[in-house]
Amino acid sequence: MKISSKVECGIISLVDICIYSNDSAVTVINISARQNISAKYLEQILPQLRQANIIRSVKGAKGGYTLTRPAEKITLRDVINALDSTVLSDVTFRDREDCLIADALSECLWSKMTAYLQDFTGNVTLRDLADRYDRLSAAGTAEPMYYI
Amino acid sequence: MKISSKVECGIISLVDICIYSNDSAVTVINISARQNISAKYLEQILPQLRQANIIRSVKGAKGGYTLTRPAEKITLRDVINALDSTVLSDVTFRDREDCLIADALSECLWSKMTAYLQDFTGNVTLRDLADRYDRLSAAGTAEPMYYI
DNA sequence: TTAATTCCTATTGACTTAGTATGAAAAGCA
DNA sequence: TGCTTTTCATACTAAGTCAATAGGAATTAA
Repeated sequence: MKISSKVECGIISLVDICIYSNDSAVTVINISARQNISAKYLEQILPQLRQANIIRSVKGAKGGYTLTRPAEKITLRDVINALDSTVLSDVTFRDREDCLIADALSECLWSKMTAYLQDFTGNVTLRDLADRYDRLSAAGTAEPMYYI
Repeated sequence: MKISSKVECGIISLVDICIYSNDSAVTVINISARQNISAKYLEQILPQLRQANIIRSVKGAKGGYTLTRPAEKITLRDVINALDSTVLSDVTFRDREDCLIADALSECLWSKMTAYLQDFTGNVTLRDLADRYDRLSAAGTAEPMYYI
């Protein structure tokens, strides 16, 4: 699938915030340094997530971002829709007015695909990602690495 | 979802061939006229479907295209992969080498999504589309239309 | 030989996207 | 107050992608 860099960086930022916010807000600069994403690029993405009520921002010194609700209440569907509304929405290309084949295609395929994607992404939360990250992280440090 | 015009036009062409080939091959010009798609554009799409062994071409006068096998044996997965290999394949953006969050994202989301899409599209055939088209077509002519 | 057709490849123009740049506004702190 | 840290808003650019067009070569039936 083609997913924009914006969506991927947005999700990564949210997981970062989820992991690294201990009472205090997480700043763009910190996310940028940890995740190796341009700060200026993040400054474009995070406000969109704020508008979607996924994160809350505090301006000024000691400012930054925090999640508006527990990570298990933030679904990737929320996030993806906030950053790129086309990903989970229906395919629209041909003018459906006078193309019955396009209608059939939409009914048999596109609408079912997007319905599934909405459903599936609606059941994966930031918490799931953070947990998986934790496990990957633990595995990386605990187990010996075998080099070829 | 974002699906390229090429994929949509390709599928429409195949359904058209499926519907309109009675022993004889279907020409680009006829598809173009019926489906209102530029012939030159189709000339770019159909050879790709031939290379994927979905259609067979006959050159020269009285030439054209026919399906290589029964419509119920041609899945939309075949077609989509032939025309745009990115649609049903994994999201790859960040360098996964040193981003565990991207790894987590891939495992929890992208790879499952694409696996499902491969599976789903592998179970919808051209025959399904043609049948649906027939039903839509019959409904359009049989039932009275209500104009506002 | 002619007409009909697929095939090949280049090109164009429009649009999208990733990422940068500049600076304003807000807020903590001394 | 003034300095620093931060988010916010908006404009811009360079690269890439995509849809569609164009021109002509190759093939075949009649």
